[in-house]
Amino acid sequence: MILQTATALTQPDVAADTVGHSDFPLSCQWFAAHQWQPFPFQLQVWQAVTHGQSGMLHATTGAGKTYAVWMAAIERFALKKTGKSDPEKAPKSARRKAITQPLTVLWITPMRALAADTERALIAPVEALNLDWSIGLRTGDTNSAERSRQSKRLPTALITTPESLTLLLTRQDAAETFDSLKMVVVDEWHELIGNKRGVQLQLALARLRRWQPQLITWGLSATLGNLQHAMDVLIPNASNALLVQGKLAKNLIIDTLLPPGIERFPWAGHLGLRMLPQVVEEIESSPNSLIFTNTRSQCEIWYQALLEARPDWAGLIALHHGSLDRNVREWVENGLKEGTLKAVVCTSSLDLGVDFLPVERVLQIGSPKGVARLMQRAGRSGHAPGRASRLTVVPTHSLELIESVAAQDAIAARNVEPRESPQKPLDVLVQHLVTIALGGGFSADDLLAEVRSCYAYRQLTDDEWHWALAFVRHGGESLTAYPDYRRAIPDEHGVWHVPDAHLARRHRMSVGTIVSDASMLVKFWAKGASGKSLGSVEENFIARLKPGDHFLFGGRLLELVRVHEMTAFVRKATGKKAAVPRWNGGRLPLSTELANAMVARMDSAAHGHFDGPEMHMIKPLLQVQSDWSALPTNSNLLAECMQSREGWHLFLYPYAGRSVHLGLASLIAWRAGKHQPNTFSIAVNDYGLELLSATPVDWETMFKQDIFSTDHLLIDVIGSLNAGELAQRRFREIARISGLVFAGFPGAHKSARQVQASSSLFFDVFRKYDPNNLLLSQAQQEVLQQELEIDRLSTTLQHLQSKQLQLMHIKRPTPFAFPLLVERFRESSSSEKLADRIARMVADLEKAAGGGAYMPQESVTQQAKFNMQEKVYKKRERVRKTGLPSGVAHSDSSQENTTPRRTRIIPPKPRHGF
DNA sequence: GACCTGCTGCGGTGTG
Repeated sequence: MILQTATALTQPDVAADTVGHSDFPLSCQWFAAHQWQPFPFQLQVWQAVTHGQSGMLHATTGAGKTYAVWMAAIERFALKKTGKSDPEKAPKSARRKAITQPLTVLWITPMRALAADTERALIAPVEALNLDWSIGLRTGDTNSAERSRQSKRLPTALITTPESLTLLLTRQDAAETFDSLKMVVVDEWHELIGNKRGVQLQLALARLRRWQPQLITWGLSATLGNLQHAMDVLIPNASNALLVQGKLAKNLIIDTLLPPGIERFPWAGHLGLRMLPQVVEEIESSPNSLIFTNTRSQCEIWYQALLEARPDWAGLIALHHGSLDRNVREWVENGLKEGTLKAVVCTSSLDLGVDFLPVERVLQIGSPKGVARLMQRAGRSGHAPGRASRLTVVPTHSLELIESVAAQDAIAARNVEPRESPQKPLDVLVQHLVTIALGGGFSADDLLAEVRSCYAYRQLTDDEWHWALAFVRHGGESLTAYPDYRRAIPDEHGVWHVPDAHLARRHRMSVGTIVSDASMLVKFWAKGASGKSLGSVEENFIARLKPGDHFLFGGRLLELVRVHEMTAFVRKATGKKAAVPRWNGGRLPLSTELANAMVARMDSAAHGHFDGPEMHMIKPLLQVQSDWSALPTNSNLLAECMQSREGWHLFLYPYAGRSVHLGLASLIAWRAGKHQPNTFSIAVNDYGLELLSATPVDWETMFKQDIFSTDHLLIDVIGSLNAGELAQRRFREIARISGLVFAGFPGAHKSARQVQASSSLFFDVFRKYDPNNLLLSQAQQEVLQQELEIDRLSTTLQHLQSKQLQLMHIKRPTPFAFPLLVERFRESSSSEKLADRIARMVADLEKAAGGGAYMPQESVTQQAKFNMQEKVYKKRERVRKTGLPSGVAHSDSSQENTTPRRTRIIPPKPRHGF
């Protein structure tokens, strides 16, 4: 059932009109007096909860979701059960109150900071109504005094994280602990549903429901495309559940910061420093701003650039990203909360968890990559009911003008990305088995039914289940000799337990599904001793520096003093020039929703429609594209062929995001190579792909054949890409989650490289001696699903088949082709050659465009030089590492979790019969 | 002196 509610009510009389003032429950009256008039959707939630119904509440950030559910919980469980509040007594802090009411409500948030904020929010009404409820917080930050208090008895409402909940399930007395639980609330469910953390939570909730079949479950979500699925995953038998959409008349304004002129605006590039003066102006004109960047190094660079432009802002602006030390980050968050900071440059680290912050202005530097992300970030401003949220996109190259306007279209049409639950990840299941074996033990049949009640495991086969049991019993076929892998064993009654206290401890220390990268701590070195911690950087970045070298980190210029035990000690440095660390993060491909909106804009441009200032501005560039070649449309697939000194180029623009393009390019190269032996170089970006061959290819004929066929897709993709190597990288995470590899005691600083080495060892051993190990196939599945987006590739292929091919022979690279050329050059083998090449290309382009009209890329040459250096470094590293004992396959940690930017493919020689 | 792609999130032990 879907209920759609009307516009927000800000006038008290309207609210009273709608919900009936006299029917106000006590808790609602409290809200009426202290907070605001309830929105209709809040009352819907209230009605459902007081009738014992589960459901999901979807509304924009800042709409009051937390209070909607909380006041309902109070009404149902505090006021009805324990009688009226007692206004005579002096209120006592609910945080320290003696526990008279047992654990009733469990509140789960994906972040510690959010948990702390939530605690503050929940306490207020409990104290004001003077309920005999106690509120408590349980995360990794909870101190030992509070922990021991909680180990005796949990508070009435416990706020926690998925990981901490799982840890509670490892308690021997878990069943009694949750005996009195009545309701679970999962906050920011959209953040969890699509990943393994969400699966871990699904398993934990199934456990709680076994003990409490009547458990009321509520999910809170924002910015999600597939609400029904999200509810189905959270609540089994969701047909009885209620989906409430709080439709607020929230104004979401997305606009674009236009460059002064399109003529000198780059065709490629990602930093966007060209826009610095305009951005400074925007920051100036507003009391406080958040400036989102897409990567951590970009964040550092922009912070520095802003300071250089406005030295008087020192102390007024700050930066925030995931590699900075927690203290630094908390300082920044507090500065935002208190309004003492004028601007913060950040990454997604501030997407969530900064509720109740007074931010006026949000800027997004570079591509937003997805609709949901942009909405989420826009929601950081005007974070209160009735106030407009505004976000301004700052393009870093010309085509991002279209991306920005496309994002506005997608938001207007509410085309938000869906998120799907992963399908039966066995590493998470294996971890869960040990968790439950610890938490009182299990009998196999009962637990199987419970596990299958989770959406992610609803199709778990008997074979898979027995494999998982065998795996926790003796580590599968190849590890039976090792006692460390006998983690759970059935007793004579068939109840599985963990046989060994040592293994139990190790398991508790490995709970969770987040696997971190290899990194090194950065600390100050003062007077011969270790000082304040600043954060962490990639091992391999530090390895490239020698003592005395300067680098930029956390907004400071630092000098490397020494490296000792996985810590880089630094001191403050002076000067101007420094290296900026590059972290290896995940890659965010352009989402389907945003890409489709872009193609739609391109299509209308091809038909002569240029609506809005962005399209108007980019018109001359699209004119060049269409003069030299053509524009892609909804019905046409644009392909461009070009001959250069390098060979024969094919450019194709499917607009399907970089990971699909990588798979697609490899596939085309592979299939083309079957018809005609050839060697291809590949380059991809979010908009298209390039195939470069040494000999000409008759693409026209080739496209008429089965090159876009979805037949044998899996086989061809696995064959064309080195899927085995990709799977090995994936396996590191699986090995950690499934408990094969122990990351060591906290603070022991076992190198993540060691973890990598041992997981590679397991990978090889399994492949040799236990090829049916299901964790191997899981690794391959994950590569196909997540890194290559095989489903999206398949739909892209179908889509391409239905399109009319428009093959253009071009004389020079078009505005669309140019960024792809640059992408490939970035790893060119000779920087001198590259410098010449770029210069020549720019000159050619300018000539072609009628004199000095286009400047495609800023500082490509220096960039190439740096890459060159890195390449030499990596090569040296590889040589150094060949000293490893044979049999221990090694994979460079800098390469983890990344798909190759460029692959050279040499397809197989045609076999007989072809 | 170089110089610039790739995000985020959690958790845990030891014992006189």
